[in-house]
Amino acid sequence: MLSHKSKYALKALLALSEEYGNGPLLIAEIAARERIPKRFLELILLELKNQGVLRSRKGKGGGYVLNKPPDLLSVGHVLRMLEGPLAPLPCVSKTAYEKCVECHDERTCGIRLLMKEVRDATAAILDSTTFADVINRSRANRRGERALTYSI
Amino acid sequence: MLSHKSKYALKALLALSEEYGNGPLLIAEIAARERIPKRFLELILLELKNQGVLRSRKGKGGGYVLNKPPDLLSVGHVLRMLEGPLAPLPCVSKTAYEKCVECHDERTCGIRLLMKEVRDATAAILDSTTFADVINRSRANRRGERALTYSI
DNA sequence: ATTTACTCTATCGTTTCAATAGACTAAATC
DNA sequence: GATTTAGTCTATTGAAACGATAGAGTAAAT
Repeated sequence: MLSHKSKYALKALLALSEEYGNGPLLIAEIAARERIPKRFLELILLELKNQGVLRSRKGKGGGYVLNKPPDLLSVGHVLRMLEGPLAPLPCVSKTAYEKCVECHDERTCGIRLLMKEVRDATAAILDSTTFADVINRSRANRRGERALTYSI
Repeated sequence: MLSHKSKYALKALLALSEEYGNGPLLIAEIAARERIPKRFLELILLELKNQGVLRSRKGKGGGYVLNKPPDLLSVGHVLRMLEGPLAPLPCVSKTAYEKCVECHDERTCGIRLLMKEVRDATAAILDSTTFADVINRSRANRRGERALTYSI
């Protein structure tokens, strides 16, 4: 399960992606739009800024902006930043590999082979999906729903 | 990431699956074989017993036994028991659905659509894999390794 | 100078994690 | 039926993470 923090982060980044090119967004604006506790969101955006995902400007006309276009920012990248490795076990992580101290033989450990499958499936989805993709799929879905509604 | 508890549980169940049909296994025996802290393993096996996955017998010749054959016990079933839903967000869980309080429109939420994909991929793997499968794949892998070694 | 808005540090109550400990109880065996 | 073997149950513990909340501070426009 994702933490609330990560979920909020994804929603905030999605809002910032939708607004990309239209100048900065206020924390307060994002908090209101996505119904996220404002003070908590501040911390989250600050962390994303320190990690290089966001840029900010203080004072009037300030706010937060994506540091690069939404089609160059993958969900997997952000989640690894906030939650750590996508892998269910450290011994199958590509980005944060660690040996299981109790394991006799990693190469033939059945649990490991299975968890590697899970990791690969998860990473395939999350690393190939950018925030631009998320927006597009959401829009496609909205259109689909409307079409469905009209067709009744 | 799985907790140590879950990892230990899977390894213990794997040991019990390998021994299925050969009478009960002692906690101490499993702990030694899989290098799991014995006292911690007691708690884990007790929980698995209370959940109906294991059966135990006290006294001499006692120990733990799987409650049903390893080809009828899926990894997904066990993990849900110990870790809760496989889904990254409660709003995409099939077994423990919950609405996100802050969400405006669940049907078009892009984050949700993406996480549903992840959930489905994960569940497809873990629900279709039994402990018998894990053993078989591990054995196949061992044979493969040996063959590879010989072929050099 | 003043307002606006982000920045940083600290704190807090709760829960989970990963064990550890000890007393207890059931079941074989001798 | 005493004794050993081995699982059962409750409690505790220390550390860390979770999910905020609070307040003082600082940079940048107007």
